[in-house]
Amino acid sequence: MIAILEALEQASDLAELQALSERMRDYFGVDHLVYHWVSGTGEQYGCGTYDPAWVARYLEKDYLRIDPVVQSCYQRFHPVDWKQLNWSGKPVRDFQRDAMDHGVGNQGFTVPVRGPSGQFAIFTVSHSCDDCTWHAFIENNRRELILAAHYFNQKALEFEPDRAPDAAMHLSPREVDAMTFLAMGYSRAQVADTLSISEHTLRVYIESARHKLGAANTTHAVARSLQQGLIIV
Amino acid sequence: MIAILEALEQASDLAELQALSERMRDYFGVDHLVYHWVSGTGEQYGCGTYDPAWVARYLEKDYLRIDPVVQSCYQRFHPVDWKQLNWSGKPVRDFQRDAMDHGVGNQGFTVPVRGPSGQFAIFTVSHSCDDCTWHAFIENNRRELILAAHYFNQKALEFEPDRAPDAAMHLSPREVDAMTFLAMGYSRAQVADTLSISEHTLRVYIESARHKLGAANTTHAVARSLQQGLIIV
DNA sequence: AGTCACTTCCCCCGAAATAGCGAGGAAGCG
DNA sequence: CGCTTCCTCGCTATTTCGGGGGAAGTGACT
Repeated sequence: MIAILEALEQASDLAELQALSERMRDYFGVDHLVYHWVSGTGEQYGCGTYDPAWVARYLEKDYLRIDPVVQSCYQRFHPVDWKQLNWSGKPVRDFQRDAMDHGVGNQGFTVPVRGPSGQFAIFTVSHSCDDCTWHAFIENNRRELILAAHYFNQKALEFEPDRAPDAAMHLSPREVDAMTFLAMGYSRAQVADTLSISEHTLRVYIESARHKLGAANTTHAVARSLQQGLIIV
Repeated sequence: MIAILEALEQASDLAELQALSERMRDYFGVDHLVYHWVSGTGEQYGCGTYDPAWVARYLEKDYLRIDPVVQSCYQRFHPVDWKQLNWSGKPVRDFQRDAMDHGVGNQGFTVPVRGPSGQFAIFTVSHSCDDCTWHAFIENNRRELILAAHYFNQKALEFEPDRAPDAAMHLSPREVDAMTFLAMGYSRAQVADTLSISEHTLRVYIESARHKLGAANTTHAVARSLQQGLIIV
């Protein structure tokens, strides 16, 4: 396992990630192993051993917004065993049947991982077996699966194009103040009052932040500030 | 190490976390080990082996917004060795001197961890030794430190009061659509157009979402939707 | 069979935010 | 000592948003 993690640290392109995902699948002895991530700007990438037809269908149908695994992982920190999830609801059952038909497997374990700037990824192993066997497998491999998720994400972030230049993004202290209070629900007048400056001045900061962030309006600017981790509310 | 991680999984209060942080410090053989987290709503908590006077001073001075370790970790995924950071700038040097005076140590290694709803935590080990010794220590213990950070955060999230009941929060599909497009910078008119509904209808969704989220205005509602992971932009 | 949540549409009007100009002073960096 | 960035304040017009009323159809769950 350590050898695989060290190989992951050395990987230099997506093809290597793909190869390592297959190698890791064999190491764990499961049907599938998938690492899938969404950048802060919405692009999706992934590598793993799912049927390419299933991956295409997943993207095409925008299953990301239905998949209970994703929905659940997006709101929790703990890794999740698929059996714990709520699979009720018509669209969800349709999705589940579709997944089964594409050989995803009846058991699964997914680790959510979060990076800066709203980056979010999931690392999944799935398999076909009975509940008891699966439970034992998870208990024995939980720590290694968490580490694997971490190392996959670490490498994936290096591959994202607009990650390094993004570091240049910077808001001035006053701009941060403005965005922070706006994110807390203050009106412009309230923010200006809180910061003890005129509302006109405040507007300059908001405008300035908007331009820096390439945002269309204040709401957008606040949303981007949050997503990019520029403000700590 | 595994014994400590398993004890972490069983911990039931902050005092146990504190005890385990001391036990883990002894395991690693470092001067200090600290886990510090900021909830999505801005409260700060922590446990670890720093001098309480330093912790108090850190909070009082709002060093969170100056500390280059925090600032850097907030924008990256990789753990960071303090030596890699940029310690220039007057406020930063003042902070650094202040930290030294409180016995923090000249070497440090910090792992950032992110949870849902904008939760953010750092796990730090610090020590006083030469660069070479420290580098070797980090190389040997990197994986265990990452796992430790993960397990600390896993437990910390359980202690947060409004974390579990929050799962009840739910936006309707249309409300999610509205919040999503607003977060993308669309104006009300554009969102209404995109969803092919009248702007009046859209307003009903925004109002509805605002009330559910307890938000003061649209910007606040979008900010909360993002923080709580209710929308995936 | 009734309640409840969701979706869709309409009216009005005052308050708030946005967009386009402008300028001067303080602080930090090379 | 300039240069840049940041902070501060001003004006006006237009657009957007917020809050207050309504009403009606669908589906789900009880």
